Amino acid sequence: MVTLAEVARHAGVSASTVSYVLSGKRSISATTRDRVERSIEELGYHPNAGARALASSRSNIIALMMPLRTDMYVPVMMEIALAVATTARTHGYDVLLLTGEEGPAAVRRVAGSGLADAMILMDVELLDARLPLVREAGRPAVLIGLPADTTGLTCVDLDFAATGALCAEHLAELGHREIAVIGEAAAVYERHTGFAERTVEGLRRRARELGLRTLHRPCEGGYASLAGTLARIFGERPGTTGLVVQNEHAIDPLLSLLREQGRAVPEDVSVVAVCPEQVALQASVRLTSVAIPAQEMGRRAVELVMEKLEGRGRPRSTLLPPELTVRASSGPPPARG
Amino acid sequence: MVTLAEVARHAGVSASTVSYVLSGKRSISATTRDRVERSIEELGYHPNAGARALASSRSNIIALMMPLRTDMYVPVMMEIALAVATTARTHGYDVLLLTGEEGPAAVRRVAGSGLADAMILMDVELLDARLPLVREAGRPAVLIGLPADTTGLTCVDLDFAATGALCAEHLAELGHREIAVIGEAAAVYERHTGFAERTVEGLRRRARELGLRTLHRPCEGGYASLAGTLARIFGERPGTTGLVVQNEHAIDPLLSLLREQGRAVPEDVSVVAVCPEQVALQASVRLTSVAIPAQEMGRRAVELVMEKLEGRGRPRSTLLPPELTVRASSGPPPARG
DNA sequence: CTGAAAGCGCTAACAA
DNA sequence: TTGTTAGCGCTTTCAG
Repeated sequence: MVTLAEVARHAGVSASTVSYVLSGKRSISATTRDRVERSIEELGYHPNAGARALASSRSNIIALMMPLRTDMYVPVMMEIALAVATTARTHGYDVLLLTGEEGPAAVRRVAGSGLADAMILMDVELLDARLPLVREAGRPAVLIGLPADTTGLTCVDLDFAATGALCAEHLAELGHREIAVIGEAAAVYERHTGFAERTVEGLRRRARELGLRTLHRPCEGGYASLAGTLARIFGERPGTTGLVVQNEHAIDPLLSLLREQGRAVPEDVSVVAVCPEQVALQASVRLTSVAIPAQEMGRRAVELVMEKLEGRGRPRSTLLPPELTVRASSGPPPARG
Repeated sequence: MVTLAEVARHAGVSASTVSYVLSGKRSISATTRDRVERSIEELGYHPNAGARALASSRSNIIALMMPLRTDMYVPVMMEIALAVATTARTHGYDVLLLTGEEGPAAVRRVAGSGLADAMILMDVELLDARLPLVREAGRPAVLIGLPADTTGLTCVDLDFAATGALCAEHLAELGHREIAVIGEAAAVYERHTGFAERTVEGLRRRARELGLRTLHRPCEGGYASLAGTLARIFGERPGTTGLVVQNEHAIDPLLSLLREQGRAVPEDVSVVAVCPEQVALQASVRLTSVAIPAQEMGRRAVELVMEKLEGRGRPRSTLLPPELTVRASSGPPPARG
């Protein structure tokens, strides 16, 4: 294994010079730099990560804690994770993948050992068991999701309350008066994951202001479950003309079932989805939707982590503004009677 | 920050004793061990990862290289990754997440710096650009997927040739004579990802033996694309009564379109899918399918890595045997005429 | 602009 | 069963 000392000898300079060439932390004459770089190249030198971490007390690693949930939509999680990983690389950091398996203790282990310089937590719940540990970990952390108490924390999330409101507004403007929300699985609400509840609250509040009647039904996703949900919705509120879906597993079944029931979209029922763009575009009807900006969230989280690692940046929450794109699934309600 | 030396002082023993209590690499009297463990507890000691890595030249980290492809089915990738992470933890290892972004050079960087002790590569292509680097990296590696030349390499994969054969057999036994394969996106074949081609080859070979006619059509997934694919299949081979789908994005559209076209499943057309169990179960018809054992693949990969890290275990490929589960989507073909 | 040298915290011989 | 100690390879003062 090639060491820095060997590079130094080969280039006829001191170890510190090689180190500084690598880090750029002090000015080096062009000739020296050239010589060192050539030696590095020739010898195929790679700085040892462990030695670096020990000497500098920085590992250049960010821990990413993912949940192990089965009820979250996987592609979004994945897109966030990949965005985190690639963005981190552009800042010279690698990403350590932690699953929820280990529980909150993982926070302590990774922070305490200095394995990671900072951490990003995904799928944060309103009262997340990891938060106390994060606060006392003494390492920069960024949450993806919004807990109940954000004091001292930095969070990134889509503004789901505004998202719900936006959906209500869009349907109201089109002239709808009765709308229903097909939500996430019941477990998601019970766990108080925040985003799902915020969407519904935002939608309800705005709907009230606009004089819309609303109904909210959680849904497991899949055909069987959705058939039941749909039946109950139209059973309780036959006048429903607008549906807001926040559940990726419900979208395909929803469109299929509506078609089978002879309800045309958007002539008889308008559908607005809260989902990733790709899902909205690949459905059998191009869906009017509010996009979930997964990549943006991952990217932002890393950038906030970097700010903290560099000493700039204090706790603050970033709520990304929702954007609604009108496509083929929404339109005016059918004429009354 | 609490160091091993402080623990030693606090417990009234030497540093090496603390180290050995931690590693269990030599016998310690019960009393000493107790004292040390109590000190560790009281002081809240966590061994420093960098120092450990430097002194032992082992980071206890496994690198996991994921692709950035958009045409692979994400939940499978994710399931593998999570299985890798949790299994690694049970062996005391953490997982570093590398995306394809950095290209093959990531292999060199991670191996050369000693950041990871071993690596697992996902989505390996027949002629994968990372393989030369893996071979010369001098670190244990396990591939998920099967390249063209496996000499000196350890691979894990579902036996896709046998999978294809199994699908052909099932349909043949039911009495079908003309079957079609709805495959992955064309790009997947062009890239020579192996698994997709192997399935079709295995299916074709067995079909020939059984006297079945076959047709294979790649498909992008989504409604529009699938409608075209389906039209071409039934246009060229009106007698087709069995469909094998190896494309998760095609499943929902396929079932919807068949229904709309008045082709009943399985009365008019049998459908056999190659997909994760969950997908087979959540479709509008419970699908006869060969499962993609994502978790098992992740778990196996880690176990093979561990064997190598412990010195046991030479290069060898593990092909997991496919299992076909008969559900509601396959049955005898309609009576002729 | 460059060098010398003191650690960083831990592991693993080597001794006892 | 336990202690002593020499590094592991790099960063970063402190000197020059």
